[in-house]
Amino acid sequence: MSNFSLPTIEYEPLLIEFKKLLKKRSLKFTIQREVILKTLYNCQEHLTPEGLHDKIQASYPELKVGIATVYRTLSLLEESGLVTSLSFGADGKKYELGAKDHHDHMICTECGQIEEFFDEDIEDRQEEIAKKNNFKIIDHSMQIYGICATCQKEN
Amino acid sequence: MSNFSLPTIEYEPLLIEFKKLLKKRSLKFTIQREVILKTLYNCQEHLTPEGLHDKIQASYPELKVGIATVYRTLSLLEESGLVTSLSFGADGKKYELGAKDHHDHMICTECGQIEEFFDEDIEDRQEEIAKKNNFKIIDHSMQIYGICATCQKEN
DNA sequence: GTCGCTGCAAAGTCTTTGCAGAGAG
DNA sequence: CTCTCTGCAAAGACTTTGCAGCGAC
Repeated sequence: MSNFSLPTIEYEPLLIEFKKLLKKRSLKFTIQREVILKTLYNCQEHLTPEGLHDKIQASYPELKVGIATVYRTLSLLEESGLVTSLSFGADGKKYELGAKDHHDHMICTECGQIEEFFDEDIEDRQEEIAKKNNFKIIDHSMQIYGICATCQKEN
Repeated sequence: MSNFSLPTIEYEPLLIEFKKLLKKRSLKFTIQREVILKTLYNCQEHLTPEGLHDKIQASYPELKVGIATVYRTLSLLEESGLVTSLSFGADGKKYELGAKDHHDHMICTECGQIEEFFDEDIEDRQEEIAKKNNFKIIDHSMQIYGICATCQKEN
């Protein structure tokens, strides 16, 4: 599947943007914050706070990053628009890097795998609907639930 | 806004369906289960388990319905397809009667109000996308986030 | 140095579970 | 009568907060 949207920016510019953002709000650039951003960047999956925490522990065993810091940083990143949170299904909130092109999600109910896609027609139609209803659109998201190609084969 | 979809069936048939369903699973028809279903039916809003519980307490002060029973019954109803759960935003899970026509949601980020809409073009397009990706579609949902007409006026 | 940040543990939410008595079939 | 339900309270899962010492600037 070639729909998966890779981050559209390199890590360096992302990091710079993050630092700029911190400065603007008189917040400090710390190793924990960098590690969290970097791990999110390197990971194509949609991660839960705990999943992210585990991944960090695995990649940087010498560094102690508390789960509370992961939550705090994710909130910060989400507020700033650098990451987006998804809350499908029962698995709780998942996060993904927001510095990608806009896209929607196709979620496999068998294996939990999330695939991304983008469709211009749907985007346009959403704009129209909002306009028609006098609704000032800020964001939108769409999910298709079903069984992915892989799981269909397995059954 | 005339988009809001009223339940497409009357209460009686719904109740009968519920009873049938209980019988099939050798479960019992209790006053608590009926009250929960009825309250959901009478309420146009999308309710959280706690909101539903409050509403029941207000409508049936003489009847003690525990919050645990509300959770248990909502799970049962959801499993059976009689209600659907939504989990947008931070407000936790909300439930709505599933016995309505399919529709999507427009959520106001100011007041939390949820409006419903339906668009044939988007529905069709979703089918196409799923087919194109070899994805066996089971369900889908779409949300538009923004500021509703009322909140726009207030600012 | 100052002031924000961090890890830890404690406190909150929201949801689920265990249990003994109540009630439907 | 039997076997499921219910309310209650306790336990769980997930997230947030308070605090004292640490570290960026």
